[in-house]
Amino acid sequence: MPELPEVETVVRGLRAAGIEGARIAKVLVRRSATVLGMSVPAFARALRGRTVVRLHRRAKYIVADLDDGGRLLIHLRMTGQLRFEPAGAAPDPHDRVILRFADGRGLHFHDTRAFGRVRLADGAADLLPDLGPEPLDPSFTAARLAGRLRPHRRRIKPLLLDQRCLAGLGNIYVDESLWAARIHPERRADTLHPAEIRRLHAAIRDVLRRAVRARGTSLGRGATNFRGVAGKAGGHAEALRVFRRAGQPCPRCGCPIERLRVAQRGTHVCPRCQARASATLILAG
DNA sequence: ATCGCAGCCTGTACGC
DNA sequence: TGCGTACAGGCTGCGA
Repeated sequence: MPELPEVETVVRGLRAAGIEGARIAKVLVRRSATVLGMSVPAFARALRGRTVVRLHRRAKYIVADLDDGGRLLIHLRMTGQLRFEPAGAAPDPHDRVILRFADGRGLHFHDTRAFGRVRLADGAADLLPDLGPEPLDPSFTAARLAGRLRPHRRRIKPLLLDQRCLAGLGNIYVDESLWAARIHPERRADTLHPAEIRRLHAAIRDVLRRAVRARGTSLGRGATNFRGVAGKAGGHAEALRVFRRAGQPCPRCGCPIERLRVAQRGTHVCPRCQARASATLILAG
């Protein structure tokens, strides 16, 4: 499941493949529901002839700035993959949208579960204004995280998954970050102490940076698994401490990892390192 | 404000 | 081996 590190890996792969400066010659939409916000003909018409000026990432969105000031947004959701195929390559049944470039190559948006979406945005408008801060941005400090968490009485895990609070985290990296910070996923956000928030802030950034360096996390071997632009799997699965490791020993204390359900999401914790109540509450009780 | 749930999808993992 | 079923999860929208 592409989260921030996987999307960042795809963006870097697309840049390395020379997407910046490439002109879109033809647009093929093979599944109309994948296109949001306008009709398929309008989408194809608006993109044809455009040149990708710059490619970047915001949260889990891939953003292509176009030479007419517009922006193409791509969200991979669960199983989306972007692959360059040579001229004349036959489309796969799961290719939802294909952008053919002037040099003949096709950028294939492959998405088995078809949750992924593309849409055109007005370049003048604020880009995705409802999203929270980028956790790897230098301006994202522990104090900023504290300010985002403090107003909420929600449990910390669903809050961290909420892209309006903080952008880019998904199920894998939330579980990994909470384990690293020794915080239980069901702790109420407004009960976290300053020291816990500092640990969480450091953990989120450390986990994400390591995952980006490893080119993302690929779990399993199926067609739904994450792949980069060149078809390569990410190397971060081996570095996971708790995610999908139920029953295996916690790398910190040896206690078996447990799997629970928090806000309808599979959730992995060390029951010893991640106490439900904070240490001071235990002492106070 | 926050929660749980349904829905969108289909490959994969599991039980029998 | 093969069948059926549950599950996985990012995100949205709904009602409680």
